[in-house]
Amino acid sequence: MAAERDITESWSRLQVELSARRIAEDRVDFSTSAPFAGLRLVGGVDISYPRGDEGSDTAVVALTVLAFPSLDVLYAHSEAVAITAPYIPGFLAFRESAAYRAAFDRLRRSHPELWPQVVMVDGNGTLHPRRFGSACHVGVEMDVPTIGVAKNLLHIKGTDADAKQLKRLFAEDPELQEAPISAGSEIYGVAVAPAGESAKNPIFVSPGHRVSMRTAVELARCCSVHRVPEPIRVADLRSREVARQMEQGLFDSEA
DNA sequence: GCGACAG
DNA sequence: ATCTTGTCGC
Repeated sequence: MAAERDITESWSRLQVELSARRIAEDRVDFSTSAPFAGLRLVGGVDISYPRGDEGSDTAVVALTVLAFPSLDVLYAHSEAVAITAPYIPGFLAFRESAAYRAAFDRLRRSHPELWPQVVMVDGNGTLHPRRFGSACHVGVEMDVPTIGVAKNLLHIKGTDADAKQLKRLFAEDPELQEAPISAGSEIYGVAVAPAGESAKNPIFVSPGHRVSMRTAVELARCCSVHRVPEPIRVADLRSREVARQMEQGLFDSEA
């Protein structure tokens, strides 16, 4: 059975269809200039997978809401979620978006006043083969402004970007702040120099929904104290912590 | 045919 | 994503 090829074709078509609903310009309720006046709440989401059984279909999703510009953590929730779809490069949203929706639903009913004005997603936005990565998918589905932030470069044919070259480029030139990733005149995303002094590898930023490329990059930088922007970094820490507890719990119950 | 590929 | 301790540096 050529199962994966079929599902991939189906998903690919769906991405193209949904991308028609993506808004590439800034359409948010705060200023998209310099200090981002009016921006108070920035969200972040991430998912961690407990180690162990390969067939494990349980993961931990975390959603955070930080105050801007203080970056104080106002909300951080994580919960176990069932993961059914496999991870296939270029189709991450089909594996994780349902979990994100569940997390947002919980926030909406428990702390509606903390609904974020923009959300950073652990993955890519337009830095994707069909310009519709996980951040775009989640943004369009929930009609929430999103920004994609990836720690590694997703290979896109036609693009001249190479992870190793970019890594060297940023390591050798401390002055370098950004490097666009494009194919011809089409810009997919931007490799951004890591915040802080210890990290050298860039992060890859691209707009998801209702945010421009420029705003996506600027906001990612304004929310960073370490390599990974705070909203996502905190979500990563929280989901990871719970994932470990789950491993421990499984171990104890089996003993 | 081999390589490369967010999490 | 995850498997993993120490270690170099501020």
